[in-house]
Amino acid sequence: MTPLEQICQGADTVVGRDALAEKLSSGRQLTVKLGVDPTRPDLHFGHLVVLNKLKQFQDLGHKAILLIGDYTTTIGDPSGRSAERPMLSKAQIEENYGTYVEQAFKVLDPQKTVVCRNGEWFENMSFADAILLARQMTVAQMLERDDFSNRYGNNTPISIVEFLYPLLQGYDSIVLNADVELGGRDQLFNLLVGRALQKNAGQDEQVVITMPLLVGTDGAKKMSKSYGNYIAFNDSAKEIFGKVMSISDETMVEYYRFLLLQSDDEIAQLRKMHPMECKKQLATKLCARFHGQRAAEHEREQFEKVFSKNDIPDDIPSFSVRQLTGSNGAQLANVLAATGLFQSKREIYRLLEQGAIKLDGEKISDASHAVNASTPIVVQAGKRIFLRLLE
RNA sequence: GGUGGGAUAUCCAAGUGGCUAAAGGAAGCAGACUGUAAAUCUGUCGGGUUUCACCCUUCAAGCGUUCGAAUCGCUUUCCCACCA
Repeated sequence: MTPLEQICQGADTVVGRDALAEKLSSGRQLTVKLGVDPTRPDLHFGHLVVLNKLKQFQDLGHKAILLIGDYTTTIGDPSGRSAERPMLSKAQIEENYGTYVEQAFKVLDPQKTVVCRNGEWFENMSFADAILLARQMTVAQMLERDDFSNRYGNNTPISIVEFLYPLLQGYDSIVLNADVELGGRDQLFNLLVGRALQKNAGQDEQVVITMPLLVGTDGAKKMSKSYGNYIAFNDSAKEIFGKVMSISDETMVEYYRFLLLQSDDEIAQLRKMHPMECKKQLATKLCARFHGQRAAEHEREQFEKVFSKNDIPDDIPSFSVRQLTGSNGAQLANVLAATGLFQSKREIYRLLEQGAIKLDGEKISDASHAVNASTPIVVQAGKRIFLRLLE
């Protein structure tokens, strides 16, 4: 595969493909920019898609710039939004900044990555300069953008500041003199603004590469923290494995394609396997990427033990009945409530009613069932909650 | 500045004096079926207790009218549109 093919693989859109071909074959080290806003403390697999792409450039010897939008975050990117983003405090942003970089380095090579933040230049920008920047775009151009025009049409507010966001992002490209900028599909507009601004500034227009948005674990919406359908870099091995196993078969194919960068041929091969096995392999590989091969295999074993053989996992929390309730014989509902593993006591009653609670494999629906854990009892509540009761 | 509209539980959204812890979706959770997939069906879905019952808190906030308020009145806060 040529570098060009490699770079374009999996991409959603490439604007300036010819220029890209030229740049790649020039032998020059290209400046490749990826901007992330530290809005949340965690990176998730959605970010992985685009980080993978940046890594490819890095592996080809180009200069990867991870631009942290600490300044732009105070505005809030309107992309793909149906409402304005809430403002983040400076301290919050600062905190997220640190964890972002640390997590991004789970994918990128820290030695070869340039990290910078756009506060470096925006904090000292004068208002006059800002006005000059704002002059370069018209309201009509801004409204071309889908999310803006939808919001405008639906009477949802659009703040003037939100119009500024793409301009700032574009300005970043001028400062960095970016050859290429990467982003998710929803970033297309912002990235194109960068091209326009660079052109006005007499620079070469950056090549814009957008990556598809990864669908979340629900298989419906894009992966996003706010939808709660994400898998985070910082999730435990168990969480990563479990979450991957719960995705749908179609979603699994996407994950193979965008997270493990499998080609269509490779995916066709994978499809011959039983989807269950195929998914276990996916989960193991993704798990290994963040927690190492050993942990990943351990999770696979645990998974098979619990869900295929209906066994109980090795590592489950233990509670002493005596410590929980002050006596060594107590009513089941009270004991469970005292573990703190359940939302409320009502919740426990509901689970009992619905036959979701098993003691040593035996279904119990009586809330006042006397628990006397003279020998340890294993409690299972629903599919996922396990605990052991001791005297 | 003027006029009109709005704020309901995780989200969307009904509800204009008692039968409302609040219709209907969606998400979630549980059960059946399975491959912890999808689809489907069923149940559940504010909290507490001595749980087939009782009690407490909730419909932006505060005050008021009333035997009784998410529903009526006043004040406040926030939001939106239209006209300037």
